[in-house]
Amino acid sequence: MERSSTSQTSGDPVAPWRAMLMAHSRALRAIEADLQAAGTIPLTWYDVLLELRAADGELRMQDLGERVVLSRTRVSRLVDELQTEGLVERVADPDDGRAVLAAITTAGRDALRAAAPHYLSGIERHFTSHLTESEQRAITRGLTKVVDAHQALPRPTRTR
Amino acid sequence: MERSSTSQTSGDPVAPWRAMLMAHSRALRAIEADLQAAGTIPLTWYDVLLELRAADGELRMQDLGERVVLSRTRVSRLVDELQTEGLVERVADPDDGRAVLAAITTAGRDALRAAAPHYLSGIERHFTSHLTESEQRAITRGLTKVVDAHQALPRPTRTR
DNA sequence: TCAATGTGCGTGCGCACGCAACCTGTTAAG
DNA sequence: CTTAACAGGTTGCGTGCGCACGCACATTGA
Repeated sequence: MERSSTSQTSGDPVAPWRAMLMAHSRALRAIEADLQAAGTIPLTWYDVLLELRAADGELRMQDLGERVVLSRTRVSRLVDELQTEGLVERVADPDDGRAVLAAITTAGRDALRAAAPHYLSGIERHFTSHLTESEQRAITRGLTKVVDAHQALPRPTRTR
Repeated sequence: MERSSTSQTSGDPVAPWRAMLMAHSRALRAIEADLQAAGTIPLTWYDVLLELRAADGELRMQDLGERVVLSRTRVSRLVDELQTEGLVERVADPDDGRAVLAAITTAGRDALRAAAPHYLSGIERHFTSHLTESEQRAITRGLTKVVDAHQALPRPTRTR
């Protein structure tokens, strides 16, 4: 308890925010470092492959970007990389000539399977294990509400 | 509830992690957008000034970096920018000729004061307001534990 | 059939960030 | 006093990322 500037919990709307920023930064860095040390695919690749597999193996670029919380731009380049490695393919959408489907390949599924244990243990070790069951629930529920609220309000407009 | 891949809360150590990643991304973006629209100083500047003020007005570069969760490199450049704007000054540390103190100026304090309401309301509106009191407490407590754990363990070593 | 407008992706560019190398000043060894 | 190790800061460079823009296809209305 060396922190003097912030009081503690209630009353200060900044406290949970700061806590999240810090935890995000530290845990993410630690997990990524572990993964790199283990020689697995990078975290962004993992996320992309995971979402792809969860969605019957293919997804339009835009939808993919939304799920992995990355800009379409970034997704496009990520798919470039994954495609180079043969982990995904670009497939023309039969229903819409403009759209492109990113489709996970067999090699992609293999890579995902191989990486999964490292990711799970990393998240567990660097993040979840430090939380009680009820904290986990509160975090999941609360932060999900935050996310949902933002999906509904892309443009705030009113400052009040 | 269109999400089909992730079950819900307990049993899945990934759920709180994913929730945090999403909430972080969305809320941060929203807050930054608001601030930019309001014409205030950027978030990183705010954080730096805030920590400086909280620490009697001055801090060594390294310590500053640790508080704002940024590399020393980045802090050095941030202080460059702030110095250019006259919001901080670099002062030689009287106790150690190698060290440099970043010191907040009067203009810096003014800028901080001017920006504060925007930041507080942004955090409140885009983040904290979506959480119940108990969720706020759980998040602050839980994530603080995560942060503390990482400060203690820069090198995990053991995979188990 | 053929404009006019909308939608989905890809690319040029610039910003934020960290790592590794470097410079300077401090401390320890001889 | 000299030299070696070391700690604090800054700079060169590469990487990850998003925005603004343009192209290709789709959809609508005449």
